[in-house]
Amino acid sequence: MMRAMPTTPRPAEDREISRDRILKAAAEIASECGYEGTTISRVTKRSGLPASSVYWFFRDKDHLMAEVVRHSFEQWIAAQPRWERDPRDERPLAEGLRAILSRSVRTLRDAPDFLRIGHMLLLESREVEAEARRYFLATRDAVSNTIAAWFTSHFGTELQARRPELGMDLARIVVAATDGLFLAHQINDDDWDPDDFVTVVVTIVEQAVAAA
Amino acid sequence: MMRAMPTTPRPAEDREISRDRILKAAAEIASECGYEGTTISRVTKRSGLPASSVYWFFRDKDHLMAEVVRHSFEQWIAAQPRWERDPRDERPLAEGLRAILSRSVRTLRDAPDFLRIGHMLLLESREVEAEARRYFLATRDAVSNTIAAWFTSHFGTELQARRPELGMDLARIVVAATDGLFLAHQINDDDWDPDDFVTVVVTIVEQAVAAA
DNA sequence: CACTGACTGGAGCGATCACTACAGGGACGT
DNA sequence: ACGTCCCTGTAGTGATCGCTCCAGTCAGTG
Repeated sequence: MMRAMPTTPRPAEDREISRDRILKAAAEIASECGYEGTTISRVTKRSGLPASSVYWFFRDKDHLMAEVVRHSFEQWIAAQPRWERDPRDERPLAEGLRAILSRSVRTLRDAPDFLRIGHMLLLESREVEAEARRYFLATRDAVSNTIAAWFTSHFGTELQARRPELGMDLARIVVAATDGLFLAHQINDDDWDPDDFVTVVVTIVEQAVAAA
Repeated sequence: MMRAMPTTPRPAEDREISRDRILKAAAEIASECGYEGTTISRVTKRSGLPASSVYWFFRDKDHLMAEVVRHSFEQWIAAQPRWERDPRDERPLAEGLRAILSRSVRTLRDAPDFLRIGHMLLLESREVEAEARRYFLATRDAVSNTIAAWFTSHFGTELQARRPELGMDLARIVVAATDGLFLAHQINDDDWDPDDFVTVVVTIVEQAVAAA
């Protein structure tokens, strides 16, 4: 529980952030207990706000969960490095990739809620939480496309024409490898050195580009 | 619901497989709905057996879930290729790895319950289902060790002495990559060609061994 | 035929689920 | 001072949760 339930009414400055406190508590619980394990009772206990406040801000549990995914994504994307390429940047692909990835993997430890919740929604195949699940998938696709575009921007026009799908293939490898690293982190934080991970991914990409 | 609840008592041959029917139903539900979503009510509906039968075979929900993990693992491991090396096998490491992996990835589509449930237990960090979770982690470790031993058996004594951890590092890469492929499969079956995956993993391993 | 042991069917326990109704209380504009 | 609006606190809804109890029903045994 973040804070004891006060008997006196909450002051004004607290009220303004009540919605955020509910979202934060729900995100933590969802990342620990999954969708069905996120009960309103648990949210009220951790947020210190009553159930009536939860239902004041959110229509029902489904909408709360959808907002949790959206909110935790915003925090996650804010911590992510930009997959944008400065046209003046003349560094080789491998060097730029290493720079972005080593910043990216560090966010796995700091803001894991979004990925944890998202992965749970992927694994659970019920249709109930369709809204939250669809939002996560759309976000994931957007990230893949951004990474693919970043790769393609490094290719010459000849390679782009001959292997138009190469950028997306590489993006898929990066995403899948990040998923694997993230899962390993959930088991044991020290199980795998993130720098080793970056080296492995850069090596794959270099090989694939050289082969094409 | 697999079968209508009969008003007349069940014949003997059905009784003998009641435990398996409960396990099968629970595994399906757990793989769709997660740990908290696997309710006794859902299990009784899908298995066609009453709650009293569930509690006749299993002490409580935790033990049921632990048995589900153990049972689904047995089915999964039966479909897995053997990570054993015939000492007379003189094929290069890459060729043997490719043969094993291409059989291994094909099991992802056929018997996904074990991995789905296991990944959910990894993500959910509650202490409640400690037994099922611990069993999955132990199994995972055992598989990693087997793969690591397979790699090490391909190394010369000089390399084994100089880089004793190399086999385990490579095993971790294989496991993490498989996790990533599995997750991609959950989103879209046709998203990624398993043969591409095998090629990528073999390439990483070849690179890493060559560097060492 | 009686007896036993392995299940099943059904009723029901207290706790908790998602959710609602409603009476306020504090910060505001007037 | 007064009313309005936003939000909180409390009490409670019916449904479902995990789980228990126990009579009843079968196959097998003697």
